[in-house]
Amino acid sequence: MTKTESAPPTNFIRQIIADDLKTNKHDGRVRTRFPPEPNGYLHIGHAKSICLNFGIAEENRDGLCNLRFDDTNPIKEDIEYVESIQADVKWLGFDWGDRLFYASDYFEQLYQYAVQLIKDGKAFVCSLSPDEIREYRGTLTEPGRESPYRTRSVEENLDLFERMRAGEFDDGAHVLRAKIDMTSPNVLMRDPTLFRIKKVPHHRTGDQWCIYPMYDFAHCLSDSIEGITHSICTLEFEINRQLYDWILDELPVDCHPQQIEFARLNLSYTVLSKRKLVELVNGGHVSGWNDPRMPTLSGLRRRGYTPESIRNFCERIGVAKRDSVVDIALLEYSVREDLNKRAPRVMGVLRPLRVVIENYPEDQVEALDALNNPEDDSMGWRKVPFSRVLYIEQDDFREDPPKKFFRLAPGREVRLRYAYYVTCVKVVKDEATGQVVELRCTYDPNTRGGSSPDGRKVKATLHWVSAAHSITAEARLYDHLFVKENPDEEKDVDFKTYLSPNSLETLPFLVEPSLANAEPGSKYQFERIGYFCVDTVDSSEDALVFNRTVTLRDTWARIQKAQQKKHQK
RNA sequence: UGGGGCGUCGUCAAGCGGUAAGACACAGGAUUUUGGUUCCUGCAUUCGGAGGUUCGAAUCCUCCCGCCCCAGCCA
Repeated sequence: MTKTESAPPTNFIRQIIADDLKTNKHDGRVRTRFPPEPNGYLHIGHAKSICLNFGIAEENRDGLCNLRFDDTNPIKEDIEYVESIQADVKWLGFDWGDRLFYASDYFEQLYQYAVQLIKDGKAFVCSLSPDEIREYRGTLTEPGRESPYRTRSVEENLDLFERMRAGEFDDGAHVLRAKIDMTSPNVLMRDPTLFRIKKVPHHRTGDQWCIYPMYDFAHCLSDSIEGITHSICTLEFEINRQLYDWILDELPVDCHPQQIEFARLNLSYTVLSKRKLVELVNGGHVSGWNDPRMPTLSGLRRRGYTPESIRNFCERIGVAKRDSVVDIALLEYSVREDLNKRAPRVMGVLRPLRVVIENYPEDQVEALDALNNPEDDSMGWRKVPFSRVLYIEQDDFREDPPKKFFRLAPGREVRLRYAYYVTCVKVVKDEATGQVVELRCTYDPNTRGGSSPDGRKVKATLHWVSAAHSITAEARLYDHLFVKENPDEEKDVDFKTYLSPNSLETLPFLVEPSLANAEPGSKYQFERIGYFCVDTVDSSEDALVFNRTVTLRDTWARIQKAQQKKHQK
C-alpha cells in the first residue's frame, strides 16, 4: 500500500502555516480558533470555517483550535445561540476540549489595555454624537477631520473613561476612540471607536458592564491572549487587518497572531447571510432555524445530512480568495455518497396505484427476503410481506409507454423487487375521468425472490408495498429553497421574491411495515426514490414523518427531459 | 474619481518560469433484482485583454478591462 488516507487538499492557508512551521515562526505552534458571534445559528458557510480551523489544528502535531464566542454586543446576542452553536460544532465532529472561551471573559483585560492606550496618548474619549462622528469621518475619497475632543489630556481621558465604566453617562454620550489618522485612505483607521456605552445586560456578565469593546479592539486582543498563531477570517475583514495589527503593535502583548482572510462560501439556490436567514425565520417563510430547507447546520441535520457528508463537502470545495458560488449539486453529491454506504434500503410508495394479482390466492401472505443494503452485506436481510393487493408508484405504469420507458405497461412483464415477475393483463379506469385506478396483473410463481429459472429477463424492477400491510406515514419532499441560482444577485430585488413555491411538498407515504418502529433521526434509502430520515420534531410512533434528504440520481427523468426538448424543437 | 482584494473548464479548484491536476456538472458506453451504486471514455492548444522579458510565461514586467469589500457607537 503506497497510499493510505489522502491528505486534505492543500490551499494557500495551509501553505502559509507550513512555511511558518519551517521557519519556526511561532516556536512550531499552531493555534487557531473558531470565533462565532452568538447572534444566530450556524450554517454551512460556518462549517467551511470550522472545518478549516479545526482541521488545521488536527493536521498539525500539538495543533489546537479554540471555540471562542465573540460576544461583544449584548443587544444582538443570546444564550440560545451559544448553546446551539456548541451543539452544532460538536455534531460536526470537532472537539475544543477545555478551550471554550468568550470575549466577555476578557472584558477586564480589554479595559486595562484601553487604559494603557489612553496613558500612551493613543486613545481618547470623544464626545461627538454618532452623527457628528460620521460627518467628521469624511468619505471614501475625502479625508476626515480630527475630533475637537482629540486633544483632551490623558488625565481627563482617564477620568472620563472610568466614569463611562461607572455608568455615569447615557448611551452615546461618549466613546473611546483610538488616535490614529483621520486622513488615512483606509476609513477604518480614522480614529476608530474602541469602546461604546450600552446600558444593556449581557447574557454572561449580566449588568457588570455598561461599556463594551468593539469587534476590532476585542478580536485581536482575544486572539493574542489565547496565543492564537493564525487568525483565519473571511475576506470582508481584509481592511480590518491594518487595525488588527495597529492595536497589537501599540500594546505590550507578547503574541501577535497573523490574520489571514479567505472567501466565504456561497451556495447556489440558497442564501447564506445571517441577516437573510433571520428574515426567513422571522417572516415565517420557514418553520424555524432548523427547518429542513434551511442551510443551517440544524436544518441540514434535521433534513438528514450527516456530519461526514458536510465535512467531505467542505474539503471538496477548497479554500481560496476569490468570490465564488458553489453548485449545491456538490453538497447533494456528498450526502448521496455517504448515505449510499450506510443507509438501509426500504420500500415505500408516494403516489399509489393499486395492483391486484389475479392469480395470487386471496388470503395468502408471504414474507419475502429483502437485502438491507447491496453495498454492505453485513447489514443483513429483512422480511417484507407480499399479498394479492399491492401498491406501486403511478409513475411506474404507462398505458402508452413512450420510447425507452422500461416499466410496466399493458401486456408487459416486470419484476417486483425481491418478489415476483408480474404481467399487466388489464387496466381499470374511472369511468367518469378516464383515470387509471387499478391494474390487474398475473404473477409467475416460479419467479419468487425475483429471478426466473428459465433465465428470461425483464427490463425493469419496481418497488411496491402490500396494501394490507403497509403503514401510512407522511413524506415531506424538500426541494431548493429558491428558484434562482443566486437569489441576491440583483441589488434592487428582494431575495424573497425568488423563494420557491415548491420547496416543500407533503404527501401521504405508504411504507413497508418494517419501518413501524423507525427511530427519529434514522436514515433510509427508499429504493428508487431517495434518501429519507425520520423527522426528529414532528414524527411519532403512530404518525411517522419522513423528510426527503435528497433524491436518487434519476436517469429516466433526464431522458424524459431530453425527449421533451426534442419534441419542442 | 481614495484604499484594499480578486480574475484558470458550466461550477469549485490545483498550478509558484519547463509547456493546463482533481472534483462536481454534462455527454457517451459497460455491469446491475434500485433507470441507484460501481466501472470505463470524452470534456480548457488555453489561463480577463493587449503588449513586453525569456530558448520557454497561467506563472515575471507594463498598460487596460471586469468583479468584490470599506464611510456601524455591527461582527
